[in-house]
Amino acid sequence: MGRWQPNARGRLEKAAMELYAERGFDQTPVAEIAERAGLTERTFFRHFADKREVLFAGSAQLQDLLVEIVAGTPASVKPIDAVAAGIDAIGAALQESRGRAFARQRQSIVAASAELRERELNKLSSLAGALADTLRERDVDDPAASLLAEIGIAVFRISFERWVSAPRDQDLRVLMRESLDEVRSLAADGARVGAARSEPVGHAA
Amino acid sequence: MGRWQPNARGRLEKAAMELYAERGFDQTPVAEIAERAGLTERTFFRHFADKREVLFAGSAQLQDLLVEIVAGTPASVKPIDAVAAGIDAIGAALQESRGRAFARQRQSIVAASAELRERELNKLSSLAGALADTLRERDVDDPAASLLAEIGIAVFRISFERWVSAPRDQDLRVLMRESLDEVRSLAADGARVGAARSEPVGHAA
DNA sequence: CAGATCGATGTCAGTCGCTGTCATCGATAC
DNA sequence: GTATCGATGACAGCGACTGACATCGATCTG
Repeated sequence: MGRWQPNARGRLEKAAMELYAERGFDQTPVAEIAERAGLTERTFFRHFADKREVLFAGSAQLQDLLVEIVAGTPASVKPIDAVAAGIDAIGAALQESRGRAFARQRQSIVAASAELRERELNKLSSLAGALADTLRERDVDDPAASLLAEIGIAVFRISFERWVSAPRDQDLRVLMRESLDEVRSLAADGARVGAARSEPVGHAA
Repeated sequence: MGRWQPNARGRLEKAAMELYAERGFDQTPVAEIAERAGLTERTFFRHFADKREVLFAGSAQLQDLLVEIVAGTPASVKPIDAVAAGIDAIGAALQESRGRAFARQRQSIVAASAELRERELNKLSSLAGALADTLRERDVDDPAASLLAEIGIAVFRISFERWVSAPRDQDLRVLMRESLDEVRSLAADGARVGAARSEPVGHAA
């Protein structure tokens, strides 16, 4: 019955993932997570701001990595390629650190809970915000910086979802490159055709 | 002290916006909103799923409008232009229904609360999901449908933020068209240059 | 080695978001 | 007029989260 058992935080994370997977996020009281970790509810809230946050411990490092890579890219590299390098790096990190099996389980937990999905969106938005800031430091003006950041994170997110839900294992980084190329061709497809777009397409409902 | 006063829901929305603006979202107990509206806390939760939802009443109609416009666009229109038409429509609706002053106040309330920001991201994600579904019905394959939807919503969101925070009034629809053009040129900027992108740019940290 | 110190944990009480249940009210239909 | 039905009120209760204070374990100091 140790106070002072090592790695309280890690034990809480592990217990939370297990219980969220077994019984669902909504059906898991924090007290039970703490109990399984040999701690009290109060201690849980000293380590994590709320019940959701325990599943997003790694997101800060991911953000640091993204910023570091993009900021470290030579100024001669086009912004969109700097973004590509950044998401490539976090994709590689995700793939190598915990592997796809872990990502799959975690994703199934998140997908099963509205609150967790909401929090995940929040983390991705934070990622986009940090990416936009980094681009602005590279003298990319707004709204280009914000748009590029959002596009980069969208590519990351959609590729990640395809990666975890695919029937067989693929390379996440390849999926991301394919998606980014898709973005390029979509934008090219939609290039202005004469003055066609000076009036919005469609109809007034 | 009527039960049966008309428009309970609208009174709750109004009371909530006032109190969130006056004292902040976190410092406003639901009981107080209900009291100002001449109702009880229990009734609040019959009208709104939670304390945040009261600020997002209009988002469902916005989503319906977006879907309607995109689905109603002729099949000959390029997907990205159908998306452009959709966000143009919801931009117009936002501008005309309540006006910029309302949008500004609402945005300042949302921006001041982490929980409300999170919920807003959730609504925008739902918008993107519905947009992607609509594109798939137009035979746009994945991941193009998802990517286009995310890009469209990103353009909408960023333009909206610029619109509400600009020093003087501008046309939201013009801002959105400018942002979308920016996306096109960003993607064009980053077009493949020979085999340059077969190796990712940047470095391994 | 005794005592001071400090960070991590436990304990307890309390607020607030949110829900289930049942009673009650007000309008409408008959 | 009364039967019916949807909207509201009243109340009890759970669980997330917080503040305040006590306690424990390790480390530092002399």
